[in-house]
Amino acid sequence: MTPGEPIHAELIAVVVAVTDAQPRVLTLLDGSALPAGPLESGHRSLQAGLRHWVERHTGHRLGHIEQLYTFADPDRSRAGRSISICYLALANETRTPLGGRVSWQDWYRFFPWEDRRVAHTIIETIVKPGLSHWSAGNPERLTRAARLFGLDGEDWQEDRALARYELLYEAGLVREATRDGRPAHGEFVPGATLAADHRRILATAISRLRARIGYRPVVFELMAEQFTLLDLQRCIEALTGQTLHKANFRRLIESQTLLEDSGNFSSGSGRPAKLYRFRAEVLAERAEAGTRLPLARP
Amino acid sequence: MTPGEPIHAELIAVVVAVTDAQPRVLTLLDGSALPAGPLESGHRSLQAGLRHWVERHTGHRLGHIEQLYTFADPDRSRAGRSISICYLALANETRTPLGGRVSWQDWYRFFPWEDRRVAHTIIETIVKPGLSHWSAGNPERLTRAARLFGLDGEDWQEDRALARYELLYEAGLVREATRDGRPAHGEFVPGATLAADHRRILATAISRLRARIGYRPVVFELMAEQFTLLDLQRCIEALTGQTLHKANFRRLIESQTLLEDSGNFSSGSGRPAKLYRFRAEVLAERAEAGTRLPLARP
DNA sequence: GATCCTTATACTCAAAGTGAGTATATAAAA
DNA sequence: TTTTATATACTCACTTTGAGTATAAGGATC
Repeated sequence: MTPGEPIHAELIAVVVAVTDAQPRVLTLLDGSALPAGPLESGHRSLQAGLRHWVERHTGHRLGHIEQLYTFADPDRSRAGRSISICYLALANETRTPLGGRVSWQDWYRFFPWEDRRVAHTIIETIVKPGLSHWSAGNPERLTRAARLFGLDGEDWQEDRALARYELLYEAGLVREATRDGRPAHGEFVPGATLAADHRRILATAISRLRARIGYRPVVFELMAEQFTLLDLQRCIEALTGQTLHKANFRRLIESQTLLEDSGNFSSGSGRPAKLYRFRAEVLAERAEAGTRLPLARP
Repeated sequence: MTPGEPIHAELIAVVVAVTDAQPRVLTLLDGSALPAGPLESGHRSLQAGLRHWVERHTGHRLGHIEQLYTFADPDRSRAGRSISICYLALANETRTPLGGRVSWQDWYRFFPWEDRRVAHTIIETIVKPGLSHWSAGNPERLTRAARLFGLDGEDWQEDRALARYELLYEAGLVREATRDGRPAHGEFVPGATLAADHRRILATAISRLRARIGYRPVVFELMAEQFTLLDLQRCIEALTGQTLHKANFRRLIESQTLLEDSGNFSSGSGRPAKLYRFRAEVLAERAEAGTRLPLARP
């Protein structure tokens, strides 16, 4: 196998925490870029490299790390090609102040339309007209838009955040699209941008995390050691951007052997709630649930 | 951002097809390595690069392509670091002969224990004793082994193929583990090996594909244009390595609006069956099903 | 042509799971 | 003591799922 020409590799991290029922992402440069840095030699693995880099530059310890996606820049400079390897990491946001221009940002600042817990009219008043204009005379575009944004009675699938962002990009409705030379089809959809394609990477992370939540216990990385069922519900609501049915959520959680009673109770306004913690076994195994297929008896 | 030192990048492909109710993977060197090659300049994207490379070297056109994982070699040579970007691609196996030492291999040749459609005793007679030996005095290892291989009444989760392979590797029960310097804990588990870490990459592909099948219509890339419900069932059974309940499978498929009647019928040894095809809309959208969470009414 | 083998297709039934809602309990604050 | 806010328990109809049985329609065999 021939070696091919040398290229440069960069690691990009989406570090997520949930605090005060709000998902947050770690940023540099006052909220305008994700943490990123070159892959250096001396790292045992890519994960180790990423962990080291983020901890050194932000002073933050990372929990669970998972790879998101790798992509190559189409030769942006004559200095040679570069590829970016992107990661999702979960952290417990400690409230220690971060140095310099490092900060935690509410991720819905970049994707306001993804938060359906609060009533807003972005989709009705801005997304829909923009996409209609873009779809003019093209029914295939129209059904795609409707399906992704839950327009004509279609239901909203929270884990399709990436596809929604990509559609807006394609339609020239986000700022970075025109920056890259696409024609606009209406007013820009509200939402802060990020450097390079970092907003797209963040959308990838949101999609991945939201998809995982449904069938794998990932949230425990984001929770305090002890928490109430409502805390857990609020955390999942924050990530998925949807509100959940309290009684049914409770039943769902209790039917699995995910949590154990800590013996303690919460204090605050209202009746005290039991404090739970994740069972040690669950933390160890990171069980991946099986898929649902109609198996036959052997 | 500093550029970091230059490295070499390689693309590795797991190309999957299903023929005669058997999943197959495209190999080079008479079934001993996956197709791999250097990332070259002039490719618009990584996917385009892969597609081009595979088509040129194997003469096979690729269908759906999806990224699997990227990993870095821990500085294996002083010639500089190299990273491998792995892909899963689905193809329709045409029966055209392939040139040279290129061939399709039944993937269960490398993972015989993953095929549970046929009765075999590999797990009972070889895996279990080996893992027991490795787990001696370590109950945590024992429960992990039991859960992954469905030992003490635990149920088999077909999409955990990668975790199973990694466990066997850790326990030194596959050949490449001792090659990499791990102690063995019993007789090697049957199954052909592949060059470098290609067997591990194949396990990753199997896990990914099996996990997808449950909640996304991916199989159509692997089927002929028209097929019977039994054909479809056999294809999914081949991939998951499990047999399905016929009537319930049929109900599941029919309840979704996935297929359409082609008007034709199959001929063969029993009553002729309706021939279906995938609906054009499904092919276009590649719908991703939402996750199951107890949503609250707005 | 009657019979058998094979596969397709239709239906049934009970158990489990899910969406939605109501009722009661227990704390702190007014 | 009443209000307010939350926790927890329970109900009920409806849907989905696992498992199985019954009937239909071809080709092959006698």
